[in-house]
Amino acid sequence: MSQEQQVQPYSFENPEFREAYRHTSSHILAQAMKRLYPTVKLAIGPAIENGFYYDFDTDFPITPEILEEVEKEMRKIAKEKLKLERFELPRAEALRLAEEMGEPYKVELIEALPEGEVISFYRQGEFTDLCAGPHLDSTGRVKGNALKLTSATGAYWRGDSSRKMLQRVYGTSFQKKEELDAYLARIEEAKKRDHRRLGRELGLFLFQEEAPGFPFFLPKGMILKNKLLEYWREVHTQAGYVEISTPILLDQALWLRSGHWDHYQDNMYTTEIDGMPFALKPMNCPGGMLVYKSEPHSYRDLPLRCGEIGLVHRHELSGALHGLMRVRCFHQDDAHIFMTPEQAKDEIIAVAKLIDQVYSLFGFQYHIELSTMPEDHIGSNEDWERATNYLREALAAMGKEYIINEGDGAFYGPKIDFHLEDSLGRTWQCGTIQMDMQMPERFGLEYTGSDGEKHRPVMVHRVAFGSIERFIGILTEHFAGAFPAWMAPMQVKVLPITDRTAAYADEIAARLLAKGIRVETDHRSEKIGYKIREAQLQKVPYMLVLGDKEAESAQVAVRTRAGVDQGAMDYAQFEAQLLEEIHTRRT
RNA sequence: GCUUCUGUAGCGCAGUUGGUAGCGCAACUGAUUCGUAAUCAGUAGGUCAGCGGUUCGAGUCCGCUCAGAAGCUCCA
Repeated sequence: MSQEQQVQPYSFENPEFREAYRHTSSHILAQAMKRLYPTVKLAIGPAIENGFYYDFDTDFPITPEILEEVEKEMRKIAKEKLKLERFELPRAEALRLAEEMGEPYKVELIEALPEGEVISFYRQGEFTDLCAGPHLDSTGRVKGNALKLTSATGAYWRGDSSRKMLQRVYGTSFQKKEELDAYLARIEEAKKRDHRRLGRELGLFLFQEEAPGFPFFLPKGMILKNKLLEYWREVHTQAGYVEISTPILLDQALWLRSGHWDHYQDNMYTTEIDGMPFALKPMNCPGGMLVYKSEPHSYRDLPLRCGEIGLVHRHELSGALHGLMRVRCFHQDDAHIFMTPEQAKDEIIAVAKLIDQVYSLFGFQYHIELSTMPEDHIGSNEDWERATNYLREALAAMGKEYIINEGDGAFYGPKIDFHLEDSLGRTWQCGTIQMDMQMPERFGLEYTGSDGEKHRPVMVHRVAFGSIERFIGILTEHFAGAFPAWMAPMQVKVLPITDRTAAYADEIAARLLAKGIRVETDHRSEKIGYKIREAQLQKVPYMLVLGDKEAESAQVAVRTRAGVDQGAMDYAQFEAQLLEEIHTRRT
């Protein structure tokens, strides 16, 4: 971490320069806040993707008006071309300086630094701030008209919800105004792909005030859901899974036994039946346990791959809700795999491959996280160690890259998570493979081994889509609502040009319908351009424009939603092409 | 849940210093039959999220509640 401010060349192409540029922007923000509001306490301000932020402790809310003022002051500081000087201090002196400056958060940050760490400060004019750097050599390098403060929100100090909430100011900063404008335009474009917006525009699903976090699926959304499930059943049947269904409302005693009551109660909806306490299932596993236990098992049955499209309810915090991405009730494409410990590694690999296969169909990029034992957990450290090792070994055997998410496992076991991105680059956990040695223990699961003795199986909980609702949200943003033909709510829109071709249009539509193709005919007395526009906005994959010419020659004029006029072709040819596209699930 | 912001017809928005609501699209009706992203005309549609307060008078000011957005925390 030496003289990074000297990096060449001065271009965003250079990641170090980019990092320094953002750090410096962040510090200019801190300096501007201090100038305008000397009483604010500084916390921390890292560079982040596409920008930076800084946390402040203020005794007033940072409103949009204040944000504007601060932005103006930042431009001023950039113009002043203040030299940034780095200096390092031994711990004791660093602490003294932070205390003198009256910055309690900085004091805490220094105290938290490991022994022997270099403690650096940067001085820019009258302003000094604790920071590891890197920084540019002058505030003048930051282009004032290419920086923008984008939002102000709250953020807990040190990410701890039991501590004080600070005011966080987010900003972004570029070398040229055109780059800033391009970035802001890109964000605007991405917002047009927002699944909440498309869900309304395309009539897929909706939310109502009467049911916060509980989605309503409309006919077109149901087609998406059902097509996904059709596909899911196909690949899972091939992979040797069977399917069950268990109740959503179960006796509290079951939840006590599974550990959910002690470790997941805050997220559970409860009720009473005939005076007895019941709870809506937040997970499918206990029901699956009861099914396994309902009959004796032999080692010959294992691995037993038991799938369930389970409807679960979880009381998520109101502020955490986000369209279909985080809801309070959703369907998991769950499965519980019961097996011998020796089978664990291969099964985990098989599941990871299955998930990869599913994601590849949609062209998704994903990243993997390995989440380890949380503080609040059941089971012994040895069990956790073994379970985590099964997951590690499987990942290693596949040569998969992954990051470790320390302490983020489920209360009953460690997990491998598959994360997908939404249109704004936020990532959402979808697939997960969870190793569980606790439920089999708690429920006393057994199988008879080849030695005639009773043994305890281990088990894996796994989902591929994760939440079907969330997956549909991701899919919607990924395809910007233009779903592949096989899952598109409407596949073909038949557009007669005049009433003269109405009968021919009906005939074509009937033939498509007979082949199981989802088709609609627009008989309104509108101009063809208008009908096309509507079908286009609804992102229907194919439009068949039918005029006198087509009717006479038994042809169809094909237009794709990409705006390509494919011209007239024989109906049979179109039908064959489309069926092929659908059956191969082409994207 | 927390911080900030938002809430006006199905959707997207106007509504100036408080004087009891408008525009575009959609819908409906009529005319139009027009070959690859918007034909014209007319009609209808709103307890201005809800409740309470200030005021002669509130969509506009204040309070509370609900819902939504961004972020934090949490998580599929």
